[in-house]
Amino acid sequence: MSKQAETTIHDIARALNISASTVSRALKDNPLISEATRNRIKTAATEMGYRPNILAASFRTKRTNTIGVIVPLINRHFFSSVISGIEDIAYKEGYTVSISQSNDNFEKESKIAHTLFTNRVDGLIISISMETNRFDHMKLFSDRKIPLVFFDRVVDEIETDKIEVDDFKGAYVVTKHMIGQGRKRIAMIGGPLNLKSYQKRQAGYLQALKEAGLDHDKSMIINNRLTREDGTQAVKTLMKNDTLPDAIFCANDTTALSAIIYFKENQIKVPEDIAIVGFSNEPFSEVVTPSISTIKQPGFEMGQKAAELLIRQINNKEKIDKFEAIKMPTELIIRESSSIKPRV
Amino acid sequence: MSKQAETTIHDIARALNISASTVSRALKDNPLISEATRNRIKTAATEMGYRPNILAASFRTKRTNTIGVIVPLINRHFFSSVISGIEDIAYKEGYTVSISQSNDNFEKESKIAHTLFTNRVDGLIISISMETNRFDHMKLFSDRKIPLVFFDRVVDEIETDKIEVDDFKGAYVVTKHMIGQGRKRIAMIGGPLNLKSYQKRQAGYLQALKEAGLDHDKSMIINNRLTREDGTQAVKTLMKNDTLPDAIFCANDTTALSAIIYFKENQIKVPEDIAIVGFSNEPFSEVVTPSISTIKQPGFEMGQKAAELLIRQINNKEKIDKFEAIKMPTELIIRESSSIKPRV
DNA sequence: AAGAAAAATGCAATCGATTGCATGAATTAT
DNA sequence: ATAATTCATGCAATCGATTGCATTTTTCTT
Repeated sequence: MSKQAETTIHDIARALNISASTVSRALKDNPLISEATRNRIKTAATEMGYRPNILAASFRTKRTNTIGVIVPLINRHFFSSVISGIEDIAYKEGYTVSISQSNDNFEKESKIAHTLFTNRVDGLIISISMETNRFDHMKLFSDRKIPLVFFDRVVDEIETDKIEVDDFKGAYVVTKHMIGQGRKRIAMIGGPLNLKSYQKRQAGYLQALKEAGLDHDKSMIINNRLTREDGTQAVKTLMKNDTLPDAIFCANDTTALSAIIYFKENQIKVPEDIAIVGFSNEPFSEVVTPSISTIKQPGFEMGQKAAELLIRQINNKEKIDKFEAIKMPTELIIRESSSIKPRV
Repeated sequence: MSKQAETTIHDIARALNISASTVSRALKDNPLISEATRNRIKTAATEMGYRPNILAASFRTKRTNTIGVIVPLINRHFFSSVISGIEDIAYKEGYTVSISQSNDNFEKESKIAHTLFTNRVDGLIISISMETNRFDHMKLFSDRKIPLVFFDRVVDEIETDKIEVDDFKGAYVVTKHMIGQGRKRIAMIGGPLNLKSYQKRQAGYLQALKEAGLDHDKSMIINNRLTREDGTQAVKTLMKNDTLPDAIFCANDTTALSAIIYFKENQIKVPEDIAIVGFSNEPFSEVVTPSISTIKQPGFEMGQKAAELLIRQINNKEKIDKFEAIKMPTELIIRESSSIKPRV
């Protein structure tokens, strides 16, 4: 009764008294097959409740039509925007997207990469974890010319398509903005320097200071993993300095939030006493009081671009000699936490 | 040169002058194979850089070792917690997790479900979209006894394992809390009533009102899709009523935020003039001013449980006669937006 | 030591779709 | 009308791992 036997192309072939190859071709709209038989076959297929066995096809063709995506945390607004962008393109092109999160943990990232590799995804889009400074798990892909695209946190050591935000310029603009508001002692809470994007943010900050002729003694820069707790710690440390800062550039919104909350608790006025700017435009940065000035990154567009580049690689296997290195523009969003005359 | 020929079990068999079946069994730690040969085989496999062809295996065994997950938005804290919980268990059990988001859109949800079905995931964990009120795409799974688990937004019409938050009790407790604070005219912003969880929240709210002998004329309840804009609209409408509310129970934190912001802009004091409570404990609810009282849902644990139930179904194919219907406890978190004496 | 039981290995079919090559059918050119 | 093309279809091998059953080898009994 419930034999549940799935219909195969052979069943269709038998029913129509033709060969399985013809059925296969017809279902794939292969022009070799006449329109008449193609229609007969398609009708029969629907009637018989045929569903292609993707596993068999993948096995045979060695393509899975699946794109792997690894991000540090799907929970972050920026990353989930990127994912939406990837999905947008991938779905249109008939790819399935398999998303995983590394939790900014190298071991997990590596394990996921191996799994995706073993599962033979057609390509991988990744923003590496904060801890990652070995790249064997990426070479797994690049060595075998499996399509690979880095975004946001890219890897210099591996040659492939890369999409970054213009971190340098973003940080530079932020710092100039604070300088323009008359701030003289601008501190920074930065991320781990093994990641290029955090290096760049730091460099942009330093460049702006330098151009303005402001000094930046080392005690005004603190690098950590940019969690809420890290942020609070960093602010405390900064406020123990001999020369107190009158502004802080935070390399993400989370630590900017830490600062806001810390100062609120300690009756220090933001932005009057100290200006704060973040990076990434997390949704909360708009709704806290004071709202946080920040840098907006075009996540969705980056995702789209990443998917496009990856699919280009997939379609041109072995024929790509020149990879793209794209820098996406950022946008400074000025909110209450850094404007002398706060806007309501 | 770069023939790139992947080594197969046959290559190993040839090299060791044994049969492919033995190799296959040895690599799977089948006890039929003696330890000696098993070791020989495993060593050879490593030396020859063998990697199993999962596609071939999946094809043969009809199992993909992949779990599909569909959520409305990966971006929401609750859902990403659930996903982390699912991953936690799934990885330990050797499953890959394939995550997709429906964007609360029925068409997309349906399309994703079909894709996962065609890709033959071993099972599906889903929280349905706000728009979903037809379930053909779910019957696709349930009819063929493909393991299926609903969480959070479950479907009554389909018999399978279900994990819910105790929405009724959560809403009941919230409402009692506001009543306890002396509120008399408690309004509600609710979600679409085709979803059971929103029905339950509404019922819990009504029950608490009833027990307290408070009336609730219909104009004090507004149902919508609970976006930021919906929330603002709803608050505006509520404030045009003849009898103004002195408290609002919002069915999610997003609309609670809308209310907070609206009142702030209109110089109405929260909680003094009006109390606000949300639902879900989104991260921002802790950091806005005033911070938002809300209901905390055990997302991670729900995800773990969902994965456990799904894997149980996978392992007991066709032998499950009784499904679980789990209700997870919630916790009321009282913050500034609803406490008469705000705590700092 | 011979037979029985247990352990280890091999044989060969199978999963379902794809595809290069061969063959048959229909159409066109001469 | 016949040969030459073009168009449609079929044959059969193939992808790599798995597994029921058969066979061989080893170990154990008595």
